[in-house]
Amino acid sequence: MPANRGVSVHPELGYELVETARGLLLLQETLRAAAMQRYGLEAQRVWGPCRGTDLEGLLLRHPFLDREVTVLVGTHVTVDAGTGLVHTAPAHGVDDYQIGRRYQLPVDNLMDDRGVFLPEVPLVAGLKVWAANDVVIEALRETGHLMAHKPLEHSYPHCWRHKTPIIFRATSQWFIVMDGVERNGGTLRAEARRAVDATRFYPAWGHARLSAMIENRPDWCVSRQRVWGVPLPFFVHRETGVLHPDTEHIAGQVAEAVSVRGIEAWFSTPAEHWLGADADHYRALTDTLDVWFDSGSTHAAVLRQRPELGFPAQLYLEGSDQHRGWFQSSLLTSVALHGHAPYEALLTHGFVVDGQGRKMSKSLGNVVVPQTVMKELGADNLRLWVASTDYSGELCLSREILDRVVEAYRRLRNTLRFLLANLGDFDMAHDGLPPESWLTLDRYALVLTRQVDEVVRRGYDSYEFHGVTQRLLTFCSEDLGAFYLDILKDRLYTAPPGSQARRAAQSALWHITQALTRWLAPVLTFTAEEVWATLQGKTVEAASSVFLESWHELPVVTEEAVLSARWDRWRALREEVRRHLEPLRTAGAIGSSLQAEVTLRAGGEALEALQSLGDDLRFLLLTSAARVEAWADDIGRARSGITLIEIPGAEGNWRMELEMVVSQGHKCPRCWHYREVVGEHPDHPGLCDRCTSNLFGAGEVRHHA
RNA sequence: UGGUCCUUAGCUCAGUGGUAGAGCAGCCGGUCGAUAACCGGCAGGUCGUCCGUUCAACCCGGACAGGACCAACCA
Repeated sequence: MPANRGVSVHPELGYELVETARGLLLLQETLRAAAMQRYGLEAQRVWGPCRGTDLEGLLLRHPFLDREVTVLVGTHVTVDAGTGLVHTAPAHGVDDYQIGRRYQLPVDNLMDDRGVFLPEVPLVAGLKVWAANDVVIEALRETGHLMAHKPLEHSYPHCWRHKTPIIFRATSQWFIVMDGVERNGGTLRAEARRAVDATRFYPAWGHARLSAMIENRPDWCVSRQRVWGVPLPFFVHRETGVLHPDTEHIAGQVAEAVSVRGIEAWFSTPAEHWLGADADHYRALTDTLDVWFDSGSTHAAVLRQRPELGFPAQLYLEGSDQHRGWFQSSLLTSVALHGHAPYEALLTHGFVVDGQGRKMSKSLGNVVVPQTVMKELGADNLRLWVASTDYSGELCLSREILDRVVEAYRRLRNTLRFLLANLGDFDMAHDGLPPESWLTLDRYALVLTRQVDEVVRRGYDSYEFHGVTQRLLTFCSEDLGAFYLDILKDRLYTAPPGSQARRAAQSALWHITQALTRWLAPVLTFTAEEVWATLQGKTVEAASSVFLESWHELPVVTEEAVLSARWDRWRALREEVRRHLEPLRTAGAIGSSLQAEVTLRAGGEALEALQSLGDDLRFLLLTSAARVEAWADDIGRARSGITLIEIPGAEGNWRMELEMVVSQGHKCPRCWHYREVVGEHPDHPGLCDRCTSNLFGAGEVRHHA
């Protein structure tokens, strides 16, 4: 009230003059009833309504000061509560300040920094603002202006730290102009706009967000009334408040001194040193610089100072809240200095929230601490969680989510373990074979690996790590575990150790291991280092690091398209056959698929292709026998025990008949296939024909699987 | 209140204007030479809600709800 300079009404709302026992009251029409009830008065007569604009400029007497104030018109007036007539003190609050400017009202700063009214203020001089409240109310009561008095609780800005209500005061500030000054063919805002357009954003919507902020931001207020921080080395004239004419030069000198002697160079140097004879007429500002200016200057203080760093930076990375903060202050300072952004690209991430998408807070009890996760599950799992998450939005974190992450880790780790185990007797330099000497399945595995390689590289290049981990997981589960490695076990465990069939498999596995370990290294760093050391037959301490490597360059397979198309088909065939094996298993007829024998009947292209596989077909299907026959004339007619299957592929579906029977052979203890035992070797009567050959003869020959 | 964005199976994520996909989890089974593993099968979603555009929408437009971040307001 001591700072009151006006009363605001809404231009479009209706106002009424109400006759009461206490005289005439001006009230907003929709609020009249509530107000009268609050005052305990009856409306004896009502005039109006008139519009708010009609009241503009009316002079009102201040309730206890010898002052006339004006009725103002502003759209910030609402009818939520009160009378529709708003007390306005331009020194206290944004709305009041702005409307005060429009009407050129004086801004009365009647309160000092401690919240105490200045000595010259009538009625409340020397009182703290809270104590003054009672005095003001009492004064209103005494002069007969108090209509009602009721304590009211409503949300009001509070100090985030002390939780005490904040008093708004109008204060002089320093601004960096966004639109007023042109140079290089544009204002700071225009240049900033161009710099935003020249920046790459991850994710792309960051562009819209930063653009909008540049568009909407007001002039940059860079002064803060704080005792710590970087000082604004400004001197203002004691009478006029005008900046010293030599400010730019002085600021340069101060900066120079501070860079040599530290911040004390400013605080401990008397004004005479900077201003000479002018010192008596000027006072030094005590304001500090906006802290965003500090952090926004890292491109000057760090990037441009350290020889190992470049400017502009390839990437600035921060939480999405920094569009308003660091990203923007860095942009504006750099644009002002150099005309371009201090970064080539911006990457932002969201914030960690719980499983339900709620922000973590102590009161909700849903906080998951990274340190705890590290301690319990290890850094690799924590990183894997981050890398599995689409961090462009919120990052959900909960017990269940971590459980899933650990499952994924186990899968990746186990795959590596299998690969390492099967490379134990393999030395690429001595035992390695070129892809031309591999079986077609091995070459196909290489093709699959190359496909993953492409996805992984692209994913890392664009910082989309969750795509990478997702793909690597399916690679390990589907391509390797459920397909390639599943088939490969027979060859790895039963072919002669140094045979071409086995060395070919190991050569492919070697390339896969090389690629996989490097793909995983950025995420599973410890695990990858262990794998890398194991591959060298050394301890992690003695071995060279995987982080000294680049991506593995996989060999190129000739006629990749043909090979790939053919094996896509075989893979589909395998899945189809295994699915149809399931009823036999459920019926208890077989356990392992090796207990089954399969006959496929087809014609034309399909028949030729199947025949080309030869005996390798049974290794593909993981059955003990797989026969191929040309279809008879009655093909396609339902017969018991025979299923018609369709195998999709690039050249269209292939139809074939599938017949499955339980093998009548005996299980070979070495290769587990069920065979008519040949027993050529007297010492090993139980061994099957090919095991005997592999052990004592020329060894089996394989071309495809 | 304004700005930017998110919402697809229990979880993490794909996805295309035209019958919804994967991995993991779940259930059932197999195997026992990746075993604090491995393999197979099955089940599971009115693609946040509502309204439009369209012959046809998870995919386009609008509104709403919930959530995240930023900025503001609270007489």
